[in-house]
Amino acid sequence: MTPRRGAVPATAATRRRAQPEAPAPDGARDPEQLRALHAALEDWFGAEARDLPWREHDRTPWGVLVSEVMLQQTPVVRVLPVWREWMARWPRPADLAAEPAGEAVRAWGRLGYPRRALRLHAAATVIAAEHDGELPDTEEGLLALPGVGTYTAAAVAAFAFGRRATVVDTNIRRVHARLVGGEALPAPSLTAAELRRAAILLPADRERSVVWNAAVMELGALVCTARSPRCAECPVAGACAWRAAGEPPPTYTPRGQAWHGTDRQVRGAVMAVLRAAEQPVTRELLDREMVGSAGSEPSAPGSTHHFAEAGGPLRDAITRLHALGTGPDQLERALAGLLADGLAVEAEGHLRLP
DNA sequence: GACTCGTGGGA
DNA sequence: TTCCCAAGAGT
Repeated sequence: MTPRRGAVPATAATRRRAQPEAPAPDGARDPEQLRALHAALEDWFGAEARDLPWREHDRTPWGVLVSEVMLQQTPVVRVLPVWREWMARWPRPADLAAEPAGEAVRAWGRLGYPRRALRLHAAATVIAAEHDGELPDTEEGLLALPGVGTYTAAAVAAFAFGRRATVVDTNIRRVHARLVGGEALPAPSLTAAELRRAAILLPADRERSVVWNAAVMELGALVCTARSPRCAECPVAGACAWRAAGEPPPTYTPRGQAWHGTDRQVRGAVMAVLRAAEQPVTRELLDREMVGSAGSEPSAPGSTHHFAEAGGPLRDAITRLHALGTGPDQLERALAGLLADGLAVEAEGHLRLP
């Protein structure tokens, strides 16, 4: 292994190098250099970390799990109010498990990917029934819970139970890709090489590993962002392989997810109606009001049928679904998908949350 | 591996 | 306005 330059002052000799020596892409570095990275991010995190409620001293493992699931593909600012409502209403897993799954879906609000709410309810049920109401405190145990994958299991093990776990999320992947890999962005999907690299970079000390995981994630969220990173504010910019390489552009262009006209958009609109509805919604109303009538006015909820008492939110949700101009086949597919996923149940011609 | 699955805010 | 993308998981 070639000795690598640490955080030495820029002497004439080091300055004379044509190219700064790139760190090994697998993350292998001089132990001293690694310690310097750990210390730098530890200090930065201590000074700049956001005050998030699931990081408070009075946090519970359950609260950490709920936050991690809510944060899957959803920004912090949108999660905050919903997380607070959940914790106030369901402070323990058994509290949530005691209610119908539909209540979790309704309280999920507009966070998106409502299956997460369903799985959180399922996880709470398992925790209450099989774990005496306490979260498993190992990655393996957590991984067995519905909706908990490799990332969430590692994150809860680390942040709720103080375990040394290799946490790899989209932020950490990006920071590692730049800082160590010298690339603008990580690969489209998580690779085994990234996991090995993350394991190598993780501090051996348990307590420091927990801070490191949180710090790298926080750096990715606040400084080393996907678009226009704030390198001037970065505590480890001097050690960044991507900067040393002249900030080469991404080698691929991410494929955006289609949205307009997709089944997904229809599912979302139907779910918004079911969340807003106080009573089960007739399937007949969906068929009549929401299919193939773009450009026409939806029947005013309240004029001729059982939405006589429809309030603003329900009216808005119906209007939005109507505006999609969904065809019969697409509505059928969307409903079938929701029923198959358990996000909706149908009985006696009515649709409602589970 | 490739797909699917919501939502809203900022660039 | 359009596009990008945010603490992924399950099939």
